[in-house]
Amino acid sequence: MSPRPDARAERIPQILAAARAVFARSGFAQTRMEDIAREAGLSKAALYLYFDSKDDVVSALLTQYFAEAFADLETLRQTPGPLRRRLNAWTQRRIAELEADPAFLAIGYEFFAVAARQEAVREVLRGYYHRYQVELARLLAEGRAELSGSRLTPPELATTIVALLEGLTLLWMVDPQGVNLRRATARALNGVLGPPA
Amino acid sequence: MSPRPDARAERIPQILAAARAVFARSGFAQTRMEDIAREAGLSKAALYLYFDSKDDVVSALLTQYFAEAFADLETLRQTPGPLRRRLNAWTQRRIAELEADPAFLAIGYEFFAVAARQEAVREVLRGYYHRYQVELARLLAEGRAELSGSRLTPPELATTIVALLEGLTLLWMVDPQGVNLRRATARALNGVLGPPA
Amino acid sequence: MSPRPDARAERIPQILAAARAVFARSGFAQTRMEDIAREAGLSKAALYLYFDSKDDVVSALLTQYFAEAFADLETLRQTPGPLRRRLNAWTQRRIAELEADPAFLAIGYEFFAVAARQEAVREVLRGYYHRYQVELARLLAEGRAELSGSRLTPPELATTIVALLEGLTLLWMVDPQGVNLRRATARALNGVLGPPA
Amino acid sequence: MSPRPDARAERIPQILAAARAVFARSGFAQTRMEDIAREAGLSKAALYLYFDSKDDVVSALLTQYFAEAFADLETLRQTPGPLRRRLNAWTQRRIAELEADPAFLAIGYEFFAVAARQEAVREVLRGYYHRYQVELARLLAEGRAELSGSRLTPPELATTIVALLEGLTLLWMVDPQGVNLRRATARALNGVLGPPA
DNA sequence: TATGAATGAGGGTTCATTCAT
DNA sequence: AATGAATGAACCCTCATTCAT
Repeated sequence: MSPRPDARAERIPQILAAARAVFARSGFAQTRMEDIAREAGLSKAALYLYFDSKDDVVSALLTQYFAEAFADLETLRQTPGPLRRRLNAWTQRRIAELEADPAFLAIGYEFFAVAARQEAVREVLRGYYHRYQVELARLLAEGRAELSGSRLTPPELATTIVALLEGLTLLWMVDPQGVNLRRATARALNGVLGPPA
Repeated sequence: MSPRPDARAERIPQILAAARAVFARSGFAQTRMEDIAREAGLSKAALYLYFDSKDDVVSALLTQYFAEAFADLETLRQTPGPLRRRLNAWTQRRIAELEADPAFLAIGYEFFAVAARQEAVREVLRGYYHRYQVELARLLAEGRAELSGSRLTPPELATTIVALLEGLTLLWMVDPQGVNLRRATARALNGVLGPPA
Repeated sequence: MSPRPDARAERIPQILAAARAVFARSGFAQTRMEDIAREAGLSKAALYLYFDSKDDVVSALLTQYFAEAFADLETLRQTPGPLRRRLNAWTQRRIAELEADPAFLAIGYEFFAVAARQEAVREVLRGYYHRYQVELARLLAEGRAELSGSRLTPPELATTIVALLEGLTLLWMVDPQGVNLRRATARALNGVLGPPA
Repeated sequence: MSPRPDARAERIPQILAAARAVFARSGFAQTRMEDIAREAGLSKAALYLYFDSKDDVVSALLTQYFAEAFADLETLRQTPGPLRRRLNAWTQRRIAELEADPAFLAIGYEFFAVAARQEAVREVLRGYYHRYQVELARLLAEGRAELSGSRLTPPELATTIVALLEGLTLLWMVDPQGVNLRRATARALNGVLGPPA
C-alpha cells in the first residue's frame, strides 16, 4: 500500500540505462550527473537517492554488465550440439550484441584503462576472464574429438580464442567497413581449432 | 639572447615525456596541466608556450607514439631471415616494450575509448592498423612456403595475428601472473600459422 | 479518525526535544531537517506539518527556552527566606541545569551570534535580560539591609550579577576542569554583594 | 625583481579583512566564498591560492585575532602606573575596539558555540583565557596594596574580572542603549576590587 | 496524519587557460 | 623564454522544501 510499489526497482535500471547511454556517448569524465539525469528524465538530486556518487553509478553499471555476461556464459554451457556449432552460436550472439550497441565498446575500453592502472579494478576483470577461459576450456575438453587438428591444449586454446575475440572486436571497432566481424571470427576460430575432423 | 635559439627542440620532448608518464599514471581526465608541468620541471604557463591546450599535448603524444610504432614496422620489414623467425623477433620486441612500461598500456585503452566514440580519432587508428596488416600480409605472402599448414589467406592471417597480439596483450594486462605473454604469443602464433613445413 | 484529535500537542514537544538535542550536538547550520526528523522518529515531511520551516523550529525552541527561564524567575520571586540564600538557591539551580545539559550552551552562543547581527533577535534577548534585571533589582532592593557593604545601587548590582553569571558560565564552558562554577559563582556573588551585614 | 614583490604578504591580510567583515555581517554559515571574494576584490578561485578551504579562512582569522589580543595583553603588562589606572586603561581600550566594530562580536559568539561542541576548539580558547587570567592575577598580586578591600584572592579576582567583562559585553551587545558599557565596567570593577585604599 | 519520492537552488572546490612582469 | 598570479566556467554534491499517495 506504499505510494509507489517500489520506486527503487524501477529507478535503478532506469538510471543505469541512462548512464550507459550517456557514458557510451561521452565517456566517464565528460559525462555530468546532469546529463545522466536528463537522459533518465529525473532531476540531478534524484540520482543521489539511488546512488552515492558518480563513481557508484559507474560501478553499478559494470556490475550489471558482468552479470549479463555471466548469464550469457550460462547459455553457452547449456546450448546442446557439437562443439563448433556451440562456439559459433555463442560468438555470433556476442557479435549481435556489439552490433546492436557499438558505442558501448567505448565504456569497455575506458574500463580497461582504469584496470591497467588499478589493481583492484584489474582483479574484477581477472575474475571475469578467468571464468570465461575456464568455461571455454571445459567445453573444448569435452569436444576434444573435434579438435584433433589443433596442436594446442584446451586451456591454451581457450586463451587463444578469447584473445582472438577481443582483438578482432578492436579491429572491427576501428574499421567496421574493412573488417567483417562475423566472417573474420568464424574464420579465425576455424584457423585456431584446426580442420574439422 | 638565449644561447639555444630553439628551445622548442628541447622543451617539446621534455614535456611529452612528462605527459606520457603522468597520463600513464593517472589517465587523461585525472591529469591536470599542473601535474604535467611539475613532472616536466616547468611552470604551467610554460606548457602553453609549446602546446595550445591539454588536448594538443595528448594529440602530440599519440603522434609520437605512432611514429615510433611505424619505425618498429620498418625494422620488421628489414629483418632478414625466415618468416617465423622474423615474426617472432618482432613480437618479442613489442613485448619487451610493453614489459618495460606496462602503465603506458592504459593510455592506449583510453585512446581506444575515444576512438570508439569519434570517427576522426578512429580514422587515425584505422591508418595505423591498416598499415600494420598490409605490411604483415606482404611478409606472409613472401613466406608462403612456410605456411602450407594454414588454411587462411595472407590477409586473413595478418588480421588474425594482429587480433591475437592485441587480445593477448589485454589478457596479460589483466592477469600478468596468469598469462605468460611471451609463450602464449609464440604458441598462438604457431597455432595460427600451422605446423612448420 | 485518529484517536487523539490533537496530535499537535504530542508532536510539537517531540520535535522540539529532538531539535534541541540535534542543535546542541551539531549547531543550527550543520543540522539538517533530516537529522531532526530522524531524532524525532518522524519523516522529514512530517516536520512540515507542525513547523513552517527550519527557522520556525529554531524560533519555537527559543520561545520554549525563554518560557522555562521565566518560570524559573517566578520561582526565584516566590522563594522565601533571606536575600543571599534566595540568590544562592537560584544560581545553584541554574548551574544544575547547565551541568545536566552542557551542550545546550552551544545553542545559546549561536543565538547570541544571531542577536549580535539582527536587531529583531536582539530585541527578544533584550526583553529577556531586562526582565531578569528588573526582577533581581527588586529583590536586591527588598534585601537592602543585607547589602550595606556594597557601594552599587540595586540596578547596578543586578546588572553586575547577571554579567558575572554569564561570564562565569562562559569561562566554565571553556575550562570545566579549571573553573569550579558553583564555588566561583558563590564567591563572586559574595565579592559583589560585599560582606554580609 | 619578481613580478610582485610578495603577493602573499599582501593578499592574505586583504582576504582576512574581507572575511572578517563578511563573517561579522552574515555569519560563518551564511557567508559564501563568493562573498569574501567580492569583498576582497578578488575572484573566488583566487582565495584558494591562499587558503585551503573556507574553514581554513575561519581558522586563520581566529589565529589573527588571538595574536592581536595577546599583543594587547602585552601592552597591559607594560603600562606603568598604579593598578586601578592600568586596569582601567586596558578595559577602556578593549571597549573602544568593541565600539569600533561591534559586529565582530558575532564572530566571537559563533566561535564560542563551536567551542562548546568541540574539545579541540575549546582548547584554543582555554589557552587564551588562561593566559589572560594568569596575567591579570600577576598584576593584581603586584598591586595588592590597593586591594585591601577585597576578600578574594588575586586569581579569584582575575576570574571574576574576566567573567565580568565578558558578561557586561554580552549585556551591552543586547542592549547598547540600556547598558553604558564604559561606566558599568568601571563601576563593576570598583565593586569587585573593593574601596580604594 | 504521515511519508517516500522528488527537485530547485545553490555552495565549495577544481582547473584549463590567460596575463602582467 | 618563463612564471607567479589570477580567473571564468564548470561540476559534484547537498538540502530545505514540496507533492502524490
